[in-house]
Amino acid sequence: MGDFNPQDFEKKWQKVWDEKGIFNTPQRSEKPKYYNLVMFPYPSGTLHVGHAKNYVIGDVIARYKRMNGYNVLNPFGYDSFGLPAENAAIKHGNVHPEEWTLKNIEIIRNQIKTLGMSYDWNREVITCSEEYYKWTQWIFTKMFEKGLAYKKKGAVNWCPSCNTVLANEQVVNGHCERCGTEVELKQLEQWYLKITDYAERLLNDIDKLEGWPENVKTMQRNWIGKSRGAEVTFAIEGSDEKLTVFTTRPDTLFGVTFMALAPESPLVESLTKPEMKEEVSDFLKRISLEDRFKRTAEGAKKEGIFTGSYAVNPVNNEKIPIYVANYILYEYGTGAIMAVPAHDQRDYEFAKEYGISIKTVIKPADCDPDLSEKAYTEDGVMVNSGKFDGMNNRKAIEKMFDWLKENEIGNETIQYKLRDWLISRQRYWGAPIPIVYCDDCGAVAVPEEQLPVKLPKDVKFESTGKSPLVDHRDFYETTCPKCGKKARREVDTMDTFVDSSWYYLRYVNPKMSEKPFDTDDANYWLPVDQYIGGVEHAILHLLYSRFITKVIHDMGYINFDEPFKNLFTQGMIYKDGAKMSKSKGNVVSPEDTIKRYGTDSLRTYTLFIGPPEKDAEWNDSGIEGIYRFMNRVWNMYEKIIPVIKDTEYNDNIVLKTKEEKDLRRKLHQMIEKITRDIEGSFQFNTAVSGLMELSNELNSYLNNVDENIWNKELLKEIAEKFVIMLSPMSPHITEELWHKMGKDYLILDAKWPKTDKKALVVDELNIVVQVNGKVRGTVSVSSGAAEAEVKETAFSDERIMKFIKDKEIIKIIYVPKKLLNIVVKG
RNA sequence: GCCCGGGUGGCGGAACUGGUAGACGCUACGGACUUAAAAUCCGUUGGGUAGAGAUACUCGUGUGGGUUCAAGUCCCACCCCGGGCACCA
Repeated sequence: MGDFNPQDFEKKWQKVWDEKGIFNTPQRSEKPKYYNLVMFPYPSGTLHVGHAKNYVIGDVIARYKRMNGYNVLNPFGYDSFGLPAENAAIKHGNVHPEEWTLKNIEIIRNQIKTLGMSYDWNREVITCSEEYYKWTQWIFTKMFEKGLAYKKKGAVNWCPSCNTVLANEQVVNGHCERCGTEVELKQLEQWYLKITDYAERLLNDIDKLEGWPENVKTMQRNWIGKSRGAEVTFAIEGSDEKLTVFTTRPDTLFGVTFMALAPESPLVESLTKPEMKEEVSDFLKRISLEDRFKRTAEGAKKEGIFTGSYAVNPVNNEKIPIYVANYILYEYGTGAIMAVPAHDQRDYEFAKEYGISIKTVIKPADCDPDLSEKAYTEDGVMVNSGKFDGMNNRKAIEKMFDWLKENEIGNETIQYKLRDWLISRQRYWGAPIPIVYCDDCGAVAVPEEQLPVKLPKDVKFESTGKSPLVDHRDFYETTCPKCGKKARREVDTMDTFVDSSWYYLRYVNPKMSEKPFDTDDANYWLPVDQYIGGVEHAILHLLYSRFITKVIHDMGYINFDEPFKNLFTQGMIYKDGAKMSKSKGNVVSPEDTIKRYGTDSLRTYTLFIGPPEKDAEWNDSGIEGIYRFMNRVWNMYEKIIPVIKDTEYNDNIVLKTKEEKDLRRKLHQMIEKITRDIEGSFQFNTAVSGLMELSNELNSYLNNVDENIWNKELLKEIAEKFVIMLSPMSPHITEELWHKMGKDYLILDAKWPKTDKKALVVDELNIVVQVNGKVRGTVSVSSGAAEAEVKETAFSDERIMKFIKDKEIIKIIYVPKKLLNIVVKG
């Protein structure tokens, strides 16, 4: 058979799989469908072994499901619009983003192919291709028709380094999610998708996502941020204007001692009294120079200024001063609050700073609240609150909703933290927003027959980062699709998260030219049975995809409204304690690794490195260990194959010796374990160790039992089932060994083995014997032994008797087939 | 501050519903093979005490308490690490 040399056969089998088109999935099949999906990459250069982890996990599942009789759809593609391509064009002068991107795709495709992935390459999807972004634009126009895409002016996040606006989700602690630059606020007119219309459903349907990790679901719930509360309207003294606030704590209404407006609120202008104009405008000026993220961060100093106006508290007609305060968010609620310093820490700090009175309306059951240092935010009993006095405050909240309504003071409402999704990007390398501005007709969507709105190729990139579309006459000069008059095209492109929010649908009909996908086909294949990717997309991509799926569902194109049934988020691979990156120089390349150890070792080590959902440190001697394992397997088969070639076996193999029984039991224990590890919990690390255990046992059988009395049937059974179980992880070596055993079909078409329960039966059991809970020995009894027999055996064992004699036996606990605990005294 | 994870040998990590802690792999050490080395193979590898030795005893899963015949696993309090949210009224 020769030495183990993965280079001798890995390429060979990849070619065979490719030529046979074995991974090309039929649209329909007798078999049940299984849609297995890995998050597609942004083609920014070359992949490292950290990226590979995602694909390896996905491939194990795909191959495993296939061997279990499923028609598996396992596609791959590229999220290929985006800034790096454009930045490369700016940096390197003449490279067009498309050229740069396609070149990278080429590199990555080849890398992926050397990893032996079982993708259906006929379904490859490239989001920057005209065939794809035509349909991204189409989705936009459909949403525009429904009023789900709209343009509005407002404060937006601007990244000065990326030279574009960002969605809320793309701002992390006031910094650009991509490049880390501090984000600025700008007033701009931009396109939005109305994700807030779906807030309630996006929240509720999280409960349907049983196959999603809890942490991701929690993150999404927090991000949507639903609060139930009341809108309460306050009259303004000496004015017809009203001031409406949102509160989740209507029980504290009697404790309001001031009102506060966000500095951006237009009410500031109208409510400021002439004598306060100068001071207020000085304050606003100062605030506007401050960084908004710092200003509104928790722990920032509370600052504000009195407007001179007073509101009237509708519950008790008290006169309440109105302030402008830096801690009020204009975007949330009504941009104004009622402040209850006694029971809200933020209001408390503000009141202390400006000497505003603090009025207790909730107190602990048996004493007064201590308000000397902080607000009392616990529950308690209502006081100073008219007819609500004496009531538990939680109860009072419920009563208050009704009372406000009856007296026409306010209403129960719901607020969300989620904001609409800003999708305009002032960049070139994205799908153009398919809108034309006409002086007469306004913003008009480009009709389907004129899609795609193509990106012009003859563009020059400026070092300022300004989009070349802005000055590209041939692009922006157009005619109105409605009236035919001269009109101007929108020059902004879409956020690339729009591209990736529907790609899983395109895989179903990747080449269809008349529609984005076929409804029947989509309903057949989706939702995705297993989605695999990084946690970093917990909110962004996964929330957007859920939203777009619901929109497309509501339009009647699909019959499901959640895209991903099961989600698995894998951990990252680190090297030298840091994420792999070119700049840190700690990248482990798959090519070098494959050259040295082969693809199978790379794949299997990636799985063996630790629990797949956790981050792990790449260790060169770890992969050495896997390589040694591969070698041992190879050498074992070299011994076995000539012996078993002409042997047949079935489940009734005659086992003559204890060694044979033990060995077959080990095999079936491992079938049970490995199946459970893969199917139930994605514990590939323990699945691999199970295979190692099995190979160790087999090896010692081969070494310790004379070759003349080897049980050939048993060896054949193990030889076959072992490679089948190893094949999802190490498809090449197993394919090679499979054929060396004389098989005339691919191992991928083999059936996953089933546990033979009778192989698991043991004749002799080792029962642990404890005295007072401490292990003092084990006794061996026949598997059918009753409690009495176990006791008898234990008591006749002198090592155990040593601890019992001369002592009073209090009780004996017997756990069948496992353990005997003798409790003694004295 | 709040919400999730998680703390187990020299290291990565095992341990099903409480029932022999440390599977599997790495490292290190010892041995075999070799002129030598690499590779390979065999053995040892949580700490302590006793013993020449097989072995015996004892302590051990972040810390302190508790429940239980029995706790890495359950309960209470605390410490540390990772992640998410964070003035959302």
